[in-house]
Amino acid sequence: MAEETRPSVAPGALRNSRPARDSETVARRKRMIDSAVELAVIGGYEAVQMRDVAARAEVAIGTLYRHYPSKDHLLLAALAEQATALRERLAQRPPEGTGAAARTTDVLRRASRALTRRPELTAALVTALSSPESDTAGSKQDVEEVLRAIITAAIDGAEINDPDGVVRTLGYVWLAVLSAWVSGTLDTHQMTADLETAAGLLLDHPSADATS
Amino acid sequence: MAEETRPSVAPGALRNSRPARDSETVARRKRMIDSAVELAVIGGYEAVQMRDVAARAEVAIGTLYRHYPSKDHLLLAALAEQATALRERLAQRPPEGTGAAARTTDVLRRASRALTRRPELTAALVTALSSPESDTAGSKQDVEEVLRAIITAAIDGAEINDPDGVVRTLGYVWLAVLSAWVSGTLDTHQMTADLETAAGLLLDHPSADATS
DNA sequence: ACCTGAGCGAGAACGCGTTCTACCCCACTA
DNA sequence: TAGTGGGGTAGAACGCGTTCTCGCTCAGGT
Repeated sequence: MAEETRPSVAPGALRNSRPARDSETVARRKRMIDSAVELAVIGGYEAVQMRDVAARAEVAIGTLYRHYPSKDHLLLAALAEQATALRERLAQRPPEGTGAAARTTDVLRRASRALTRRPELTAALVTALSSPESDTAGSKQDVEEVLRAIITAAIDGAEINDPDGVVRTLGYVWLAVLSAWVSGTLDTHQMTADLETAAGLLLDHPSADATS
Repeated sequence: MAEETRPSVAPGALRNSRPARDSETVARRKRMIDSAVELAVIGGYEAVQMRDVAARAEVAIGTLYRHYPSKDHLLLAALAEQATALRERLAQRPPEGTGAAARTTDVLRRASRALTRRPELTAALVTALSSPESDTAGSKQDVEEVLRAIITAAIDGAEINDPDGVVRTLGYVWLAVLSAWVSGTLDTHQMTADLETAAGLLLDHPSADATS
C-alpha cells in the first residue's frame, strides 16, 4: 500500500517505461492472485501456502513477497477482486421487493448465496480480513467500503433517519456474521437469518419483524 | 540424541507430594494464564510467545500445551476470565439512565473504557477471539454469551419487540467494532460512537408499545 | 514391594510465514 | 562500452507455534 519516498526520481519525470517488462509484471501479478484463489477454493486459508502459491504462479518466493508483502495482503487483494465482482453482479440485477428492508434482505440473501457457493474460498478470504496486522488496514477498509456500497445500493431511496448509521451497522453485522460462519459457530442458515433479523430491526421502523 | 543421562533430581525445591497434586495443578494453570496476561498487557498478541509463557509460568512447554492445546485456547481462557470479571463489575453498579437505549449506551461506554484501559491486553484477547480455528468455537461462544449477557442486563425490562434479536445484533456489532479497533481501522472514540449509534438505532424506535 | 500410567521437565524437531543471500538479466545512461 | 539498478530466480536461514522424544517422579492397584 504505502509507497516509499523515492528521492531518486527527479522532478520532470521521464519515468522508465519498459512495456514488455510491465505487461510481464502484470501477468505475473495476475498469476499470483489466481494461484492463491485456486488453492483457497480447494483447501481454504491453510492450503494457501506461500511456497505453493509461488510455485504455481511460476515465480520465486521473493518475487511473490515483492508484490504482496504478506499472505494476508495477497488474500486481501484477491478479496478486493471478488468483492468488486460481487458488487457488479448484484448491481446488474437490481434487488426485488418493495421497501428498504425487503430489498436489503434480498441483496444480502443473494450475496450470502454467492459467498457460500465456494465456502473454502470465502473462509480463506474472510480469515485474511480478520487478521489483526495493522498494515493491512487500508485493504480492509476498501473491502468494507464495497460491502457498504452493496448495502447502500439496496436501501437507496428509502426514507430513513440515519441511513449512514444503518449502513455502517449492517456492515458490521455482516462482517461479524461472516467471521462467525468461518469459525464454525454459525451455519449458513443461521448466518442469513441473523443478517435478515438485523436488517429487519434496522429498517422496519413501524413494527413487524418477520424472522426465522 | 540423548547425551549423558544424569539421574540426579532436577533443580527445584521441596516436593510436597502429600496433600494435593491437584492443587498444584490448579496453581500451575493459574500461573500459565497469569503469565499470558502479563505478557499480553505489555506487548499484545505477538508478545505472548508460548516459550515465554511456559518459562514465566515455570512449566515445560509440553505442560503448557497439555492444558491449553493452542495459543488461542490459552488466550481465550484468559478472555473468559476477563469477560466474566467485567460483567460482574458492571453488574455491581447498575447502568444509569432511563430507557433501554440510555442504559445500554451507559454500559457499553463503561465496558469500552475498561477494555481500552489495557489496550494491548484487549488487542491480544480479541485477536484470539477472531482466530478462525474451528476447535475454539466453544470458547468463543462462551465469550459471546458473556457479552450478550452484559447487553441483556442493560436492556432488561424494556419493552421491545424482539429483544433477543436486538441483543444478538448488538453483540455482533460489538465484536466487529472491537476487531476493527484492534486492527487499527477505528480509534477508541469511533468505536464507542459506532456502538452507540447501533444501540440508538436498535433501541430508540419511538413506537413499539402499541402492541406488545 | 513392584508395576503402571499420568503428569511433568528439558529440549530437539517440524511446518510454514517471512527474510536474507547470492547471483543473473537487461533496459537504460554517462 | 562500461556501468547501474530494478526486478527476477533459487534456495538457505530465521522465528515462532506446535509436536515429538525421552527420561523422571509419584500415587495407587496388585
